[in-house]
Amino acid sequence: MGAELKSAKEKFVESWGQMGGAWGINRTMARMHALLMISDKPLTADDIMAELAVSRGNASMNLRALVDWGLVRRTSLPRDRKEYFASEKDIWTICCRIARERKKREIEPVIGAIDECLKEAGGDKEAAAFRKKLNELLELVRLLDFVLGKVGNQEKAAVLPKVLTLLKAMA
Amino acid sequence: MGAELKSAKEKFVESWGQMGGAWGINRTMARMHALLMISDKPLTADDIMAELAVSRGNASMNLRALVDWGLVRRTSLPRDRKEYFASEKDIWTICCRIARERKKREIEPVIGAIDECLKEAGGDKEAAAFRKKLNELLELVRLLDFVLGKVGNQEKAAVLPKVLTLLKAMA
DNA sequence: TAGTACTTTCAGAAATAATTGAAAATACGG
DNA sequence: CCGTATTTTCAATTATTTCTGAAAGTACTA
Repeated sequence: MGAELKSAKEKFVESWGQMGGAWGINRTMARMHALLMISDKPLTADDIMAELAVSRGNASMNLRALVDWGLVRRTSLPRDRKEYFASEKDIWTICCRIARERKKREIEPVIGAIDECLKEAGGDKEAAAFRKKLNELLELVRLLDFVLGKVGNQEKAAVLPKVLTLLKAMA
Repeated sequence: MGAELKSAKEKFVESWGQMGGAWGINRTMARMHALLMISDKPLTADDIMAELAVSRGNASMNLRALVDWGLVRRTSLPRDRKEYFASEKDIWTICCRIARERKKREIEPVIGAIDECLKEAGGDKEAAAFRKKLNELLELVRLLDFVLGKVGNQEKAAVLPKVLTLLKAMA
């Protein structure tokens, strides 16, 4: 591979890791995802360890997390005992998976927590302002939940331009 | 304040902090934001230090960050030398500010980084697949940028139901 | 089913992020 | 301006997260 291309790929992997960090995702996990996304063939744990300079344990755990998120698949080659890992290739599908997981892991628990707070706050007049604020927040969080639910259930790449059109109409 | 209400408020503050953490935001900053959101009057740094059990330095730095994000305003009372802090109260405005800042801080840099990678990758046939993938990602990140831009520029609470309607139409 | 190639696990180590607290800076009222 | 109340800064500390590496676990194959 040309030196320029190699360097560009490395830069991309690092940037993707950086971004992951800003959104609360393990930086190494994001780098692994980036590496697999731009790889034209499945990689083994050893390939990834070499490329990103991480330990076997780290590679194993983060690859498992990527599989749990539905972003990476395990595959195997005939006459080869090793496991290979391949990223989901379709960008829109990646987007759906991330939406689905974040909804489940981070939005739904918040809805539950606000509900509990509402219950605990009771019906006193004293709590009225607090209840009002919680209900407003709940409305917003439910909107986000709804949006992520929509996105997460789509499977076809064709939906992307549709969303774009709708949003443009939003003015 | 009733013990139940107090406990409900504390629970809410902790939950909001938890959620912040999951999205890459300092937990204490998120807790301060929650506390100010549900407070019916502005609070001083001392109030916040007492309520959340944090040091003066920590309070000062995180309050400044909240002001930078446009989520909290400094105010002052006549015949009182102390500074008071008040959260923006309108939920939709809060949402806009967050969208605007995250776009600026986290989406725009990624667009820049991908552009740079594209430039560095060069036009070789060898780099074709990589360029294709980067362009797909760029398209997606730009969509997100566009959405956050739209949301971030709205100022009226009336927009919320409008978005909801559009999204419901999305099927 | 024994040997080997590979993977997972997890306690401890290392790296990173958050927090403290006290000194320095600031700004207010007299 | 002076003295003081208040806020900010930042080096040092503490807490948290991430990572390592070797032992334990799995599963292929001969």
